[in-house]
Amino acid sequence: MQTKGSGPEPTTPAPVTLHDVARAAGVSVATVSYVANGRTNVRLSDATRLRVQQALDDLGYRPNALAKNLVKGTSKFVGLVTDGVATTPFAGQIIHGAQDEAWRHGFVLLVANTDADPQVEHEAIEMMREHQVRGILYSTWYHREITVPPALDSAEMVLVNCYAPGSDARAVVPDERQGGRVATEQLLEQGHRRIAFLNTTWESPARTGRLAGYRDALAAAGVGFDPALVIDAEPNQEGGYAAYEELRRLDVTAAFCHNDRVAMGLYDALRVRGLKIPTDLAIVGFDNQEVIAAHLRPPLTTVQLPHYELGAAGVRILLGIDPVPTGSVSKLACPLVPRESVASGLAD
Amino acid sequence: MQTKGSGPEPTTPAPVTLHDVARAAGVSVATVSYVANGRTNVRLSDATRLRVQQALDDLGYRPNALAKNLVKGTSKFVGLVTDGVATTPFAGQIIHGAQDEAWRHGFVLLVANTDADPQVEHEAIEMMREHQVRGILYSTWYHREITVPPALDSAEMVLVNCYAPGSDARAVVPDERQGGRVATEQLLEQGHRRIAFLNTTWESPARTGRLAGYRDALAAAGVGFDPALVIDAEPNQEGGYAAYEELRRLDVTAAFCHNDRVAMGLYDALRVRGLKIPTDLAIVGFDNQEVIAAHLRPPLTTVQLPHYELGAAGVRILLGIDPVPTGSVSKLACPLVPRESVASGLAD
DNA sequence: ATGAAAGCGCTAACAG
DNA sequence: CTGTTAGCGCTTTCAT
Repeated sequence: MQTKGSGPEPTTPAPVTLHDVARAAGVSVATVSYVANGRTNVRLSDATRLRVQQALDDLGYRPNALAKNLVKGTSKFVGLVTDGVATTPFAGQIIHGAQDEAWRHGFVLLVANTDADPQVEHEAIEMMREHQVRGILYSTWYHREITVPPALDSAEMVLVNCYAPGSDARAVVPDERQGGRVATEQLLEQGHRRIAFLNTTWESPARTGRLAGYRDALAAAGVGFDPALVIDAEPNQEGGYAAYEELRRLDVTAAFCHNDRVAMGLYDALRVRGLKIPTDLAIVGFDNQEVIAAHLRPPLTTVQLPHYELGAAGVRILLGIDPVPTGSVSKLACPLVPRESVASGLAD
Repeated sequence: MQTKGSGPEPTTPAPVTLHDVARAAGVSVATVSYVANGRTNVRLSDATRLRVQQALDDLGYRPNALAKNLVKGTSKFVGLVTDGVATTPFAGQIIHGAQDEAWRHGFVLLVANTDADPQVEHEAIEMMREHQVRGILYSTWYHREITVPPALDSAEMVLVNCYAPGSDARAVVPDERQGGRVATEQLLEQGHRRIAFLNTTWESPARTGRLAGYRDALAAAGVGFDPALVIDAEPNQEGGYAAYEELRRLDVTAAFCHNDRVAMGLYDALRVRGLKIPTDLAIVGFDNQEVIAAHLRPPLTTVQLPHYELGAAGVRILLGIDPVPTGSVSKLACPLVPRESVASGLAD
């Protein structure tokens, strides 16, 4: 309220309403509403239309979205509840993709980070529903199986970067298998035949999917699968560094690492031995973690998780723009990001 | 609507309203409103209170936040418009901090990534205002000077990770100078006296602030400032690697790097020469970019940018929880994250 | 102790 | 062509 009170009133100035404009233009609120919304199916004289528009501009009218949504019964909100994508370096792209796509369709993104706390998760979802969100994106910071939180029952929603086997929820996840395949193919194309795979020790879709892709590529190239070439490694620098001990005894010319961090550790191990990449060993990573991959020496060829697209696709499915059947889980391709850790000429 | 219509109605089931509950409990909506909001200052018989509560639970009543906010005239939204914090690895913590803090006070976070496009920025702000946000946080992905977008005029807002010299906007930024000081002190405490500073070439508060901090620490320790020890380096791995050429001629025992990436490059340069950290050279970085700092060999001692706190503090200022005067720019401390790239015993 | 009623700002029939 | 009116779901005096 902009009374002349001397108190420091930090509230926003004057919310000018349809009513104000109507009075100023000497017309009814309905008329103002029409021109404010640019409705052409209503017939208005150019004269009034102009006069109203003038008043609209003069007073600096801004519609109250709350009121608008109330009457329409549905808001322009899309909720995103995450267990920590905001916390994670590259998974933040899920937010980015969701926000961009939502925006593109006139929707605003409501985000809630739950840090995987079921209580917070529950409240976040309730609250979004109270705000009449059009739907909710439920996402995880790494690709995994989940069980849909009860609060999401009978809510319009789609799972992002996770999936729930039992449920009929629609989901969108990265295509780990295709990613594993494209990584391996890259090595195969350079003539490598004995390719080690430093797989993660964590049970996950990434672990099984990428392995399957690795085998797909091998099979397609007519190269036999040798289980001995699959090495368990902790999914971080230390894991990659340690794995070298095992890898050296394998007589391989290339290694496909579960992620960029493992690759980074492997780089270290090779450097200590004075070995060169890609001549002594060609390497491909996974994740395309910018800060690592693009700046390792040599820059790391890797595969990218489609986080941005995951968020965007989730919104598209939610809004019904990409129609997919109930229970479907869409897999998004993981593109190869070629750099210099795999020779461009024939290796070996 | 759950009519028996055969069409696929993906809309949420049945929005049960106050009215529904009132009828079910045989009371008026006012009464229901009272108990739904747990108002104790209104006197209601325990009997009705219980009966209404029962109906509330039975029907699974969920208030419509839109309607609630409409009548109260203000929403429970806080907007966050960023030029790309969602895009950046660690700056995503600004979102996280803002979201957590907003949540703590019953507010929801509306995010909009503008990718620094003024047009998008304008629309994002307008739209947030239409949604009657309580206030807007305007943030940048790296600490810098900005000019406040006109759309923000006369809006409740605070600048996060950026500041606008001319304006009377409140801002909250990292204390670069203190960060530079604490980093240098760490080296000084270990007995180092000739400490190189690999400063960034980018003109920025980080560049000038950290240098000032470096000098502060030197002065406090009675060590003379030698301009020759300040080396320009591109703020990435390549910059750190290249800077070694200059650094080797300097006869220093330690180096303070503008950021972790530069430190990473420097690690590489040292390794190539067979030099050891911290014995041959002690190193401290800046940013605490987890994926690098914690996993370098040895792990990197660094200074952390308080992104999470920046977001949280921004919200607190916005909501008036942390009262600060108009035009003030609060500086948040950058804590030291000690690891192993600085010896624990006396070096040199 | 409880209910009726007046809006919040806006949209959408329905009248004229 | 334009104005009147009835709500959207909820809060809040003011009666009773």
